[in-house]
Amino acid sequence: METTWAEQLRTAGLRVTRPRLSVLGVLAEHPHVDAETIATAARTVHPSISPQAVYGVLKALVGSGLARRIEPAGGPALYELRVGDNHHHLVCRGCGLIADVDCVVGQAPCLAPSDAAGFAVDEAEVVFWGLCADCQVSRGTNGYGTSSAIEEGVSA
Amino acid sequence: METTWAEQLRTAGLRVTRPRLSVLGVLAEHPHVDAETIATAARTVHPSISPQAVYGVLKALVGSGLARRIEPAGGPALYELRVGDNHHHLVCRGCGLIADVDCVVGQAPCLAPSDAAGFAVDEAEVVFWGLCADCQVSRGTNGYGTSSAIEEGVSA
DNA sequence: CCCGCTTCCTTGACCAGGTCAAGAAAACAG
DNA sequence: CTGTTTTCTTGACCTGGTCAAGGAAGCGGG
Repeated sequence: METTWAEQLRTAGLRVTRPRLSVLGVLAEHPHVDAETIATAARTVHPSISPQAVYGVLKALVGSGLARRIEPAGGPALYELRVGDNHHHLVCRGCGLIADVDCVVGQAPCLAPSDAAGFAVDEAEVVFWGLCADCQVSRGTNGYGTSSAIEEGVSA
Repeated sequence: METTWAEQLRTAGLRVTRPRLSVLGVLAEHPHVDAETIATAARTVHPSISPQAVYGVLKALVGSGLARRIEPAGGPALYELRVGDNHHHLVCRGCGLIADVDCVVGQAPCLAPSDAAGFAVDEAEVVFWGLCADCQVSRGTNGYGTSSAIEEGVSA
């Protein structure tokens, strides 16, 4: 896994830099994180990295297809390395936990609207809202969005 | 149509005020608008309305179920009066135009994830991304998100 | 191994969308 | 009409994020 990040960057036409490797490392460990959490985590490996560098790196990664950006309503944007498989997300209303869900159909758009109203649809973005197992148990005790709660992703 | 807004507000336990009626009027004319556009449009009817009043009114309307808030990635939140039918949205990547799409299944959640990972899912939010008819023709000439382009909704 | 060009990171200003709090004004019950 | 409660106005403030200028680092050629 670690053998290829540098190569992937180069293949994408990007230079291999410490900030980029740090961010990729964080993303590999934490499936769905926001920019600020990435910055904090990356700083354990590369203390001098600036928040703006993280934004820049993420933009470069998303732009070159190495990462994907998702923006759940009511929260900051999250980033993930899993790209190209058109998967969807489960979001917990209680704690903000995000889990991946495989798409039933493998290709985008995985769904077709009943009436496209003249649109040429290229992607169907699906977000399932609900409560994760933990929040179903401890209902009401959990605040929203302490980013530490978002760190663990449940792979579908 | 206009006969019932006051009643709907009262039924919801809200007082009937000029700002609220103005905002409802704007929402009835423009199916999917952001808060700022609502404020501007409402000002033609109620010139002294403040932006914060609009936020307050919208929050009250959403909280009482009279309006729905949608937050397409990369743009401000939009509001609509069509509630309770679990419909979805088509968003144009070119001009930001939004159109409603009826849900194939009438009830929420209209979709079930293939593997819910322990989540209790109560809603499936679907956003179809693509290009509207106009933007398919004039590709590349259109900027993104001049809010005047968002005013007209295409009912599915 | 070093040089130079290009890309990238750092620093800092700035912006949009939105929330919070205090006091004034308006709605409604009596 | 009056009092109480809700709501609106005004203004400060916050988060998440972008933009721009200059210095530093990557990397290809010698």
